[in-house]
Amino acid sequence: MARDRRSEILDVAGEIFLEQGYAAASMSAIAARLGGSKGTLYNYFTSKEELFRAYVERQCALSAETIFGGDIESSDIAALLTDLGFRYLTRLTSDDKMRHLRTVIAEAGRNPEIGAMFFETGPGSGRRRLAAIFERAAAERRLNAPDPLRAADQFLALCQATLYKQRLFNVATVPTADAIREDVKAAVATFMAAYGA
Amino acid sequence: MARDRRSEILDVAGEIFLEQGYAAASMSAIAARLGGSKGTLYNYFTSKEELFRAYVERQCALSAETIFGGDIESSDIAALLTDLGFRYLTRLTSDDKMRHLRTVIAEAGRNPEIGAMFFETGPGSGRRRLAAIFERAAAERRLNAPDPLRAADQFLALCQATLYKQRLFNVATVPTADAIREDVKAAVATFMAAYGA
Amino acid sequence: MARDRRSEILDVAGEIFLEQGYAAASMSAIAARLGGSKGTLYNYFTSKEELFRAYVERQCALSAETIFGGDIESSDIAALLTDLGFRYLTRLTSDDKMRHLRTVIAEAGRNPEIGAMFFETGPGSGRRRLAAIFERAAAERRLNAPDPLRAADQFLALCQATLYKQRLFNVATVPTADAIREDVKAAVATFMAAYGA
Amino acid sequence: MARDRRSEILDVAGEIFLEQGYAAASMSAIAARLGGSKGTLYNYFTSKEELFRAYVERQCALSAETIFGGDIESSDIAALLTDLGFRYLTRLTSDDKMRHLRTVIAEAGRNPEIGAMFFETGPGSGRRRLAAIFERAAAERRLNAPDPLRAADQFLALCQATLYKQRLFNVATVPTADAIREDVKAAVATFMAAYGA
DNA sequence: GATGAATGAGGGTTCATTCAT
DNA sequence: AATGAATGAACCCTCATTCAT
Repeated sequence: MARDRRSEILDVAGEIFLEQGYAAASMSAIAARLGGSKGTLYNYFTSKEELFRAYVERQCALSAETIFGGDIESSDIAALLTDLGFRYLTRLTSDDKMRHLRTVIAEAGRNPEIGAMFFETGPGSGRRRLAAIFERAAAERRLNAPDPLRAADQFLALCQATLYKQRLFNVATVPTADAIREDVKAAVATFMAAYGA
Repeated sequence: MARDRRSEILDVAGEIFLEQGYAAASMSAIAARLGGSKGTLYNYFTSKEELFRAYVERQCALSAETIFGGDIESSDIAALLTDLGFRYLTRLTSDDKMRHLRTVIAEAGRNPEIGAMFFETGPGSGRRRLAAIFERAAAERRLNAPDPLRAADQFLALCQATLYKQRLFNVATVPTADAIREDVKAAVATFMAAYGA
Repeated sequence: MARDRRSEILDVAGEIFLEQGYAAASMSAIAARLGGSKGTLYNYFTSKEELFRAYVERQCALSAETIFGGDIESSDIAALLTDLGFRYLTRLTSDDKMRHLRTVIAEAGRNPEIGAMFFETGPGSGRRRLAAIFERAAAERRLNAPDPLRAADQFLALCQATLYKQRLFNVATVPTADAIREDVKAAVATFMAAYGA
Repeated sequence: MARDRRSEILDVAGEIFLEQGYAAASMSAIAARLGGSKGTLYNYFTSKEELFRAYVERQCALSAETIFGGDIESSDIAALLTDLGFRYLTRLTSDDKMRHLRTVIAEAGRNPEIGAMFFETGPGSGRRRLAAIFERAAAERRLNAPDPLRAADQFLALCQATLYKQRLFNVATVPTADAIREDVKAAVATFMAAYGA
C-alpha cells in the first residue's frame, strides 16, 4: 500500500519534472495530477528537493538496466558494440531521457549532490560496466585496451558525437533508427581502428 | 546613452544568470546589482524571458570562439589537434563556461530557439571550422577523412570523453592543466589511429 | 489502563507546551515524543485546546505549592519571611516555572478560564496562605497589618521587584542563590519597616 | 509618504497583534485590514518577526512618555509618587497594555531579543527614570534611599501588588479609578514607611 | 483503543510585473 | 528615461483534524 502510493507519487512527480523542469514544477501541480493533496506529498517526502532526489534515483536505476541489461556475451566485439551503442543512443536521444538530462544538468549546478547521485547511478555505472566488458575482452586478446575505463569513455563519447549533442541543445528532434545506426556505425569504426586487436 | 544602459543591464543580468541560472535569478537581484530599479529593467526589456534571450544572443555574438582562431596552419596534424584540443577543453571545463552551458541546456528544453541560437554560434560553428581544417588536410593527403564533419564531431567528442562529462554533472571541480593534457592526448591518439593518413 | 495512557499523554504534552508554548507546539510533535499516533491523542482529547486545558488543570492540581508548606511557626517574622521569600523566589525564577508562567499568561488573554484556574490554584492560594500567617501574627501583636491580604500581596510583590521581572521578559538567566538572597533581604527590610510591630 | 505608509502598517499590525497575539496573527490578516497586499507588507518589513519588533519598539517609546512625561518636580515626594503611580497603574492595567504585555511575554520565551528590547525601552527605562528622581530626592535629604534603583524597583512592584497581577492572568477586568487609587495609596504608604526621610 | 494515511485550509514568503510620479 | 511602491498570484510547507482499518 504505502509502497504503491509512494511509487504513484514518483510516477506523477516524474511526469511533471520532465515536462517542466525542477524549478518550474510545483508541488501543487504534482498533487493535483496525483489526485491527492499537497499534505500527502509531504507525508512521503520531506521536501520538494527530496522528492526530486528520489525521482532521479529511481529513474537512473531503471535506465541503467535497459541499456546494459542485454546479453553482452559475444566473441565479436564490433557486433556487440554496434548493438549496445544502438540501444544506448536510442535511449539517450529519446524525448524522455533528454528532458531528464536537461533537468538534472540544470539542477546539478545548484545542487552538486543531485549531479553526483545521477552520475554515479547513471553514466558512472554505465562506463564501469562497459569497462568491465573491455577488460575481459582485453584479457582474451580480442581487444587492445590497456586502459579499459578510458576506452569505455571514448566509445560512449563517440556515440554521442553528433546526434546526441544536437538533441541536448534541442536543435534536432528525435532521430530515426537509421540515423542512429549511422552514428553508431561511425563510432564503432573509429573505435575499432584504435582498439581492435 | 540608451545603448550603454542596455548594455550595462545585459552585463549585470549575465552575471546573475550565470550565478543562479534562469529560474533562480530574480529581476530584483538584477536591478539591485545594477544599482537601478526594476522599472528600468522593464523599460528596456519586455519580460524576464526577453532579457534572458537578449543576454544569450549577445553572449553568442561575443564568443567568436577564440579556440579555433589560432594558427591552424601546421603540417603536423597531431600537434595541431593536441594544441587545439587543449585550448578547447580548458575553456569548456572552466567554471564560467560550465555554468553558461548548464543554463542554456536547461532553457533549451523550454525554449528551442535559445538552444538553436547557442548551438549555431557555439558548437555548430566550431565543428564546421574544424571540419574545414580536416577537409584541407584530407585534400593534402595528410589525413584520411572522407567525411570531415563527422571526423570533427568525433574528435571533439573524444576530447569530452571524461573530464567534460564529469564537469557537466558537477561531479568534479575545474581540472588541472595536466589532467586536461592527458585527456587530449588520449583523444588525439584514438583519433589519429582511425584517421591518420 | 485508559487512566495511565491519558496521564502519559498529559506528561508529554506538558513537556512540549513548556518547551514551545501553546501555539508553537504541534500535535505531531506531542504524538512523536509520546511514541504513539496523532489519532490516539484525539481519542483522549477532543482538540489541541482541550488537551492544553487538561494539562494546565492537572499542573495546577499538582502544584500544591510547597513554598508555603514549611514550618511557618516562628516568633521571628523577619526570619520566617526571609526563608519563605527565598524558597518562593527560587522557584519562581526557575526555568520550568518561568516557561510555565509565560505560556499561561499568553493563553490567559485568549482563554480567561485558563488564567483563572491557574491564578486560583497558584498565586491566589499563595497569597491567602501568607495572609493567614500575617493575620495570626497581627493577632499576636508581632505584626502591624490591619489588612493582611494586602500585606501579603505587597510582600510577594517586593520579592518580585527585580529578578523576577527580568526573568519574565527573558532578559536574564536563572539567578544565583546569592542574588536571590539579596533581593529577598531588601524585600524583607522594606516590608518590616512598614509592617513591623 | 513612505513614512506614512510604514506607520499605517504598524498601526494595523499593532491592532492585530493585540487582538490575536504574535503567533496567531497572520500576515494575511494584517494585509487585509490594511486594505493592501501582503507583498506591500514585505516591502516595508523583511519578515513577520521584524514587523513585530518594529511594533514593540514603537509601542514602548509611546508609553514611556505618557507615564514619565508629566512634571516630576515636587517637593512632596509622597504626592509625586501618588500621582505617578496612578498614571502608571492606570496605563498598566488598561486592556491595550495588558494584551501587549501578554503578547510580549509569550514571545520573549521563544525570542529573547524581543524581550530584551521591550524591557530596555519599557520597564527598564521607567525604573531608571524613577531611580534618577529618587537619587535627586536623596541628595536633597527628602528621601532615605541609598540604592535608588532598588527603591524604584520596589515602588513599582508595590504598585503592581494586587490589581496588576490579577489583570495579567485575566482574572479581573479593567479596574476603576478608585480601585487603582487605593492600590497606589497603599503602595505609597508602605514605600514611605521604609524610605521616608 | 490504536493507528497513520489523507486532507485542505492556511501559514510566511517571493517575485514578475505594472503604473503613477 | 527612471523610479519604486504596490500588487496578487503562486510558491513551499505545516498542521489540526478525520476516518477507515
